[in-house]
Formats: sequence, structure tokens, C-alpha cells
Amino acid sequence: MLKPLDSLLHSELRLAIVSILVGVEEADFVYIRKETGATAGNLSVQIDKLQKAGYIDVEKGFRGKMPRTTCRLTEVGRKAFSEYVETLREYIEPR
Amino acid sequence: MLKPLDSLLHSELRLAIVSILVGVEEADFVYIRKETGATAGNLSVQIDKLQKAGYIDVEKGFRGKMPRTTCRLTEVGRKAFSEYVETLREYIEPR
DNA sequence: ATATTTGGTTTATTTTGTAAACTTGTTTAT
DNA sequence: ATAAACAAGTTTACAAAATAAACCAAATAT
Repeated sequence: MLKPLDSLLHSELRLAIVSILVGVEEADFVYIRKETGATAGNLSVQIDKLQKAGYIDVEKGFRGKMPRTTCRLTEVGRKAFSEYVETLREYIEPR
Repeated sequence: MLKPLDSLLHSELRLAIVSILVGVEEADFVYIRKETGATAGNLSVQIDKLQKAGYIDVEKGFRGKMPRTTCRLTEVGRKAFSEYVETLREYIEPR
């Protein structure tokens, strides 16, 4: 019986967000938006879900006078991601 | 910019179904059900979607007197799966 | 004969994803 | 100085998807 996948991570946009964050100390809303091609609304919602799950930390500040939302992966998120990847391999690697 | 994932395959159950089928000539409804732990209703619906997309062939016959639904991956499905996996690697492999 | 099990399908509900519309404030043009 | 356009998000309403409950037909067990 196949192990279930973490459904929070098994979503194209949320996976993309986390995938960006694993490789970098932090990334802001605008950058993630450009990198993923997501609409602002969708991105906002999905960032929220990741935050509420404790997978990412979200910090609201300013760059000059403009608002700026910075995200970074938490340890919980990092672990969840690596477990997700491990489980996923059972699905995509030849058996 | 990350490539989009084939949304038909990016579904836990459908991915599990195809994942089973890549490794084997054919598999029947009951076997897939046991292997995935899915409910019969859900499995029926998802098999339908994969068939309508041309990813799998579905053959209805009998084993003795009992109905038997056999699935096998088509070439289209095999190709879609391998492309999906390739794209997915961009998400889950360190960059 | 009838109750239960097998192998599914259909339909209704819930959950999820997504984009359009809105908010708040800033910069630029007039 | 005022208006128009832009930036960075958030909220909300809608569409799509997943899931399970209810159902059906035939076979087997009691």
C-alpha cells in the first residue's frame, strides 16, 4: 500500500513556493510571484496556508515605503518537504 | 519560471494508479483498489478520467462469472507520466 | 428463499484552487 | 494640488476536483 502524500505540499503552487524557499534563505512575495507566474490572489491564499501549517514564516515589512512580504522556510517545513519528496519517490521511481 | 505540472497526473490517486501501471503489463480494479486503499467510488471516477484522457485503456470482461475491469497504460499515458516526472524533478531536486 | 458479498457506478457533498474585485498606499503626470 | 496610474497585497465569490455515501446487478453463502 502506497504511503499517502502530504496534501498541503501536493499542490502545484504550494510545492513551487516551498521548492523556491528550500534553495534560498528567504524570498519575497513579488519574487515568488514572478518565479511561479501565479496571480497575486492565489499566491496570497497559498502562502497563508503554508504559514498556518507552520511550514513557512512570513514577515511583513517595508522596502523603502512600499510594503514587503518576506517568506522563509521553517524547520518544520523543511522536514515536511523532505518527507514529501521521499514519499513521492515511491510513486515516480521504477519499482 | 517553473514549468506547469500535468494536472491530470498531479493528483494523489491518479498518480498512484499510473504509478502502479507503469510497472506492470496490466492491473485490475480490485488490485488497484487494494494497492491504493482508495474507495471504489473514487477509484471508478479517477480511472474514468485517465481513460477519457487516453492515458489508460480499460477493458471490461469477466473472471469466471464475476465482472472484471482491467487497466493498462497507453503509450500516451506512459509518455505523459515520464514528462510529468521530469517536470516534477525541477520542483523537488535541489537547485 | 433471502441475506451477504463482490464489483463496480452514480450522485451529492465537501474541499480545494483560482481569479476577479477590492483595499491601501505610492508614484507620476497634469 | 489633484487626478490618474501603479504596487503590493487581501478578500470574496466562483469553478473545479476529490471524496464518500448511496445505489445497482449479479453471485455466493446461509
